[in-house]
Amino acid sequence: MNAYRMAELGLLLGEPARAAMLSALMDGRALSAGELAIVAGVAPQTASGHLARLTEAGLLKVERQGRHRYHRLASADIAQLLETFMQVASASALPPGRSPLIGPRDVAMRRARTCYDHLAGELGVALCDALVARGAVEFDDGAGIVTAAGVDMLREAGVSLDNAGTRRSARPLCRPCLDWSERRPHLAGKLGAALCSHFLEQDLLRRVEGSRALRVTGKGRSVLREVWGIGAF
Amino acid sequence: MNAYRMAELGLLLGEPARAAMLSALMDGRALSAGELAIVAGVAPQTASGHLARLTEAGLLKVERQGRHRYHRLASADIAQLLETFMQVASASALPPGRSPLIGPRDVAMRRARTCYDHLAGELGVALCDALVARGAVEFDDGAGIVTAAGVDMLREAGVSLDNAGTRRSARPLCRPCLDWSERRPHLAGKLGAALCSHFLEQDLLRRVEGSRALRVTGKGRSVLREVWGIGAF
DNA sequence: AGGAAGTTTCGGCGCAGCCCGAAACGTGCC
DNA sequence: GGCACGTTTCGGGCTGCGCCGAAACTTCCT
Repeated sequence: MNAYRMAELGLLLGEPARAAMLSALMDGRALSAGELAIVAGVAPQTASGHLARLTEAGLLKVERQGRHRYHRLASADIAQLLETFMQVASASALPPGRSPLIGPRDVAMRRARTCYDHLAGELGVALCDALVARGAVEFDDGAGIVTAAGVDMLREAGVSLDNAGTRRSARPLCRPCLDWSERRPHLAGKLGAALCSHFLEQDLLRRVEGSRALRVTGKGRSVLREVWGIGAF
Repeated sequence: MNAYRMAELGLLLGEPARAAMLSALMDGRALSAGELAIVAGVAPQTASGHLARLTEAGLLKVERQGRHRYHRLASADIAQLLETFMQVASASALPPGRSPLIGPRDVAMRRARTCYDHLAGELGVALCDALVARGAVEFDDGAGIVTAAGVDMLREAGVSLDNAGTRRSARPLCRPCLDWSERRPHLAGKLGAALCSHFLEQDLLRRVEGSRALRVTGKGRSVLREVWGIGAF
């Protein structure tokens, strides 16, 4: 019976300190053990033990760089598991009342953030809605497709989707990701990743130091309004 | 910070007894508290406590029927979380060596089983491969699409996909689900559910009592070969 | 009503796991 | 080399949680 394997994984995620570290790593970047200790609110020794366990289980991988050891999520699969996890966790029973702990950082996170390799939060959902409204993307049944019109629109906006080498399908597909703060789908998959890197490269969005949150630049604000038809940012 | 919520959910799944119960409920049917106690290998009182916690957290819902209380997964979302969970759990670190515990029941499970509302195991993967090989379905980037030829083929085989009322897209989409035993995708989503119920209704497959495993009937064996081009069952 | 079966509540036992202080190890800087 | 910093290992204290025995409660059957 593989219930033991499930339970092992559950125990790994079922510790506030470890959950906080994994949550912090969900933007796909690598953090040092010390930084993660601060994030988790525990002493460095404790964090070290947790990180060793997570790494041994294959959830994290480490890169040694001088006297630092940088930890990152082992793969996009892990990030997707965590996404699903957070979605269900935030949807299930609210009563415990941990919610009052919403600080300014959470506000920025809800506004716009990265979700491993794509955009989430109000901005991510708004972008997704805009593309659906313009007929560039269609969603159904936990899957999405980019229409012919959508391909043109994206190319025109400067977003390249040509990773043709790995693609078998004639039509570009994409994956929706249910947003844990908005409880509505946003764009994930290759399209989501392409949009996110495009926005960052063009300096329309900037990462907020030490957080998954994103800040819309002045240039970004006008591009969002004029190119993508999103006015509230 | 919502790491606490994540941790709460993780702890819920991080108990062998609870994991075993949830795993047993993944076929979407309802089981009584006593049955679940046996599955989990604990006393009825212990199971009762676990079930109360799972229900309170919104993972399960109960239906009272006489002196029995039937428990089932609260939603398809929960089933999907568990799928993802099992996939990562079986993919991560093998060393612990729990694997030798593979019994005859596991063999049947690997052969063919339900995955909440669709087919999984060798049969599920073979069916998926067959549809891809015939150009009925295309997969990429964690999403899938049924081609025009596929729609015809399915209609001809007697599988109806017309839940048009809830569908926004012009083309039927479907969702892939990574199989934890085969480590390859199979058909989930509406198409997967439609195929599964079709196979059961036509008596091509039968549920094995008290298990998620499925048995291929004689009729099913020939239909699989002649209609779907799958010979090994 | 009386009995049986299924389920839940209560109480106490025992183990597992988290946490931190202290100290060792490895690495970079002066 | 010597020092400082980041990280890991070891040991002990503490808490929390799962487990089951006993008993109450509900529902069905005769």
